[in-house]
Amino acid sequence: MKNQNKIQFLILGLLWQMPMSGYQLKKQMDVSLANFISPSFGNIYPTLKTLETSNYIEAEVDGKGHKKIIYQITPTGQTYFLSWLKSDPDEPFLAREYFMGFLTADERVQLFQKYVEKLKAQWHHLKTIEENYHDVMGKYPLHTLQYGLNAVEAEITWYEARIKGEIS
Amino acid sequence: MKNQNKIQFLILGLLWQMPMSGYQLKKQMDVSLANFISPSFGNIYPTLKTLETSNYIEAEVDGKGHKKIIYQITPTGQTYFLSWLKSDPDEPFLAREYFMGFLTADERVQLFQKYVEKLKAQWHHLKTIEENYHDVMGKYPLHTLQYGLNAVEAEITWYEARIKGEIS
DNA sequence: ATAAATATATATCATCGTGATATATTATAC
DNA sequence: GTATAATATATCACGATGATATATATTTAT
Repeated sequence: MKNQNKIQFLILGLLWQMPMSGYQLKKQMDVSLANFISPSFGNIYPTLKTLETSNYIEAEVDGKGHKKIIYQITPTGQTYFLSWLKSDPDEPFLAREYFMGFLTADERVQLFQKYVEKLKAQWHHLKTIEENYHDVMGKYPLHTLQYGLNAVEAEITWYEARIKGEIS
Repeated sequence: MKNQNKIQFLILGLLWQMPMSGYQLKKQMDVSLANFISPSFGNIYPTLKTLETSNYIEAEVDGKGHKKIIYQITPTGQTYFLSWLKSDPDEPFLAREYFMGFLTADERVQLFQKYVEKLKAQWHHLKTIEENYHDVMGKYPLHTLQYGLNAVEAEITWYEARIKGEIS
């Protein structure tokens, strides 16, 4: 799984909730994933075509009003989407987060835990670099690293709270 | 200033500190900007060529050992780099952070303040979305937004502490 | 009422960034 | 002394971004 095309799963999940056009998809993403993932039309429209050829979605042209292509997810698309959602978390979790409602509490906790493990590994990686290079690095390069450590720590705290929230 | 090619400034700054090859540049970036910006050779080598044609850097082939092209920054390149470093912060600040030592304390404080302003604007943007859509959004889409708010808050706290650190 | 402005909608482009792969040389480890 | 790892450059396909073009529909202002 090299080039995964992240946006395709976002599209599939949103279409599962409600059939809509490419334009509506972008609006939805702008609201919910504002400033984190901001896919452009140059990303959305080609992906819609690819998903259609793969039979993960179906097009339906809306007659009334101006030309408007409403897409809806197929059962094959749903299977494909769920397999991604449950797969090992790697990239930023934000895109999956949005669709956690598709899973059971158990599946959510499992995913969160796996993700926290990844974050902790990343933290240790950065910490090791900091320890090894601390004395030879300048002040500001060091700040860069420490900023990174701080960000990862904040994310770990966040997801550990989420796990507790799911259990209690 | 549309497509700015972020990596070019990273390269210029690192070459200012010490002349080196494309391979060494990547190693430096992997250590200092680990997991945040991870430029590939497919990004570095073409950029080196572009920078050379623009006379921002100069190549010098190292005779001994296997073929190795050592690049060094030119005075024109230094001017270009500094103008970027002092310009209005927009994209993730991390790349600039690394080179803050090139500026005076005053210039740093000014940049940090401008960046905090940007972050606060972003925070308000997200907060407005949260308030407007709170009731119609599902639990997990809402979490996605709140995660974003949390991340921005953490960044604001970080840079406000940095401003205090520079003043005191 | 109608003209202007804004929102909806699709499409395409250049450019940048990423990850993978190919290829070759040099240093080191056993 | 050969196998392995590190150094070094180069190129590719693909994905993602931001800009721009084009057209229709709806809303707002005068």
